[in-house]
Amino acid sequence: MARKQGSHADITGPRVRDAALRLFARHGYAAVSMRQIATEVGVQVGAIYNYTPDKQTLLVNLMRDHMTALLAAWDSIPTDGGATARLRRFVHFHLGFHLPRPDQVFIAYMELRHLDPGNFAEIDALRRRYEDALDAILQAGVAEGVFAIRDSRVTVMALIALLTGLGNWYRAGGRLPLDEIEAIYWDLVRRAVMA
Amino acid sequence: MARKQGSHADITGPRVRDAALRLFARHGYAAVSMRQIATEVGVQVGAIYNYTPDKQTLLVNLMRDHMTALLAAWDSIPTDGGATARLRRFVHFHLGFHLPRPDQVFIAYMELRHLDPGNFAEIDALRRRYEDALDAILQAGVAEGVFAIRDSRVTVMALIALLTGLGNWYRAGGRLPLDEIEAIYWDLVRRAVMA
DNA sequence: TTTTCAAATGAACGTCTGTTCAGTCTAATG
DNA sequence: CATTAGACTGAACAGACGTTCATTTGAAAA
Repeated sequence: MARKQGSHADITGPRVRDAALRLFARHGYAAVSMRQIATEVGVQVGAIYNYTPDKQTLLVNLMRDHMTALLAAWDSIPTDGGATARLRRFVHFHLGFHLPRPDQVFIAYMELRHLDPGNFAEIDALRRRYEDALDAILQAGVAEGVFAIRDSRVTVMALIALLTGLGNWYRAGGRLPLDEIEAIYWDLVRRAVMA
Repeated sequence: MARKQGSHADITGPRVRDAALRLFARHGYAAVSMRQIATEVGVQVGAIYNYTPDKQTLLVNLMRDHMTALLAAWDSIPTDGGATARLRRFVHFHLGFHLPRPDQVFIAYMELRHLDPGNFAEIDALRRRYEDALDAILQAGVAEGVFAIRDSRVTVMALIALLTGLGNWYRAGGRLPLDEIEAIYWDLVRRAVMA
């Protein structure tokens, strides 16, 4: 009796999210109108509201999905081996996950101020879990005696800023291949923390 | 015959700029209206246009002033001594200049996408000049044999991201005093580049 | 073929946007 | 005191904003 669930919804829904992601990243949440998103999808603005209750929810869902995917991907990375190997793995994972997703990274880090307090707390807690993953590696390295670190929390923030900053200037096909850039970044991180 | 130039203009003008700076940093350029700025200053919206031809110019002037002040302040820093001492001075200068100006830093780095092409090229050139200052120090250190660096340009971007990232989480009165945090950051930078 | 309903339209709502400008105020100038 | 002009007001402009909803569409289900 009922129509097969979402005959177009499973096409238009993702397209709304994709358009919002790209437009928010390019122009900023506040600068993008629901009509722009609708035009990008090829639909009238009213149809957008079949897929999100409002604009704010569209934003917070993009952020939550990104952070959740990041944590899930990290959870599938092995935790065995010494702290140096684990740190090496973290650097490789971090760059490998973030570089192909510049739009998500930009939104997740720059549009936090447009979240209302409840949504902000939720996203911030997810980010903190990711920071904790690196913190655990650094503390393990200190316990093993292979890392010399004055304060693991400060070092976590510094290293994540260093790694994430790559996305602000790296463009595929630039002067150096990605392998080489990753090797340079790993070299910087390793020497910064090694005992 | 003419009235003394700017009897109120020299009060209201800076207040417009200050209000725009704080509001742009807090809510983002696109999310702030000229009426919000006017209300903050305590004036009607039309009066704003005695001090800027339009909203875009207000933004680009804030950015230009910040970058110009940064470069001017750096030019007054001594350039004598070895590369290690100069790098130490750069780290101290960078943190000392940026930390008290979180609003300017946020705008200068995050609202670039709201500049039209000509304005973007101008601000981007100023930023490049600052990167070149650090690049020169790194190359001097390599020439002296005190730094071991695989690629100075990549290292410049990584170190600036590391240092600037401090402003994203540092709050006065936190767990650690600023002196201690600066020492940790210097330690990370030094070890990352030392031969 | 007829029925059914998810999906999309198109118009409307009240409000806000950046910007302009004729007119008013006020304090220093002559 | 009269004049002058800079600083500001208050209203208006045309258009864009997020969101709502009665109505239409079209393809799968009966």
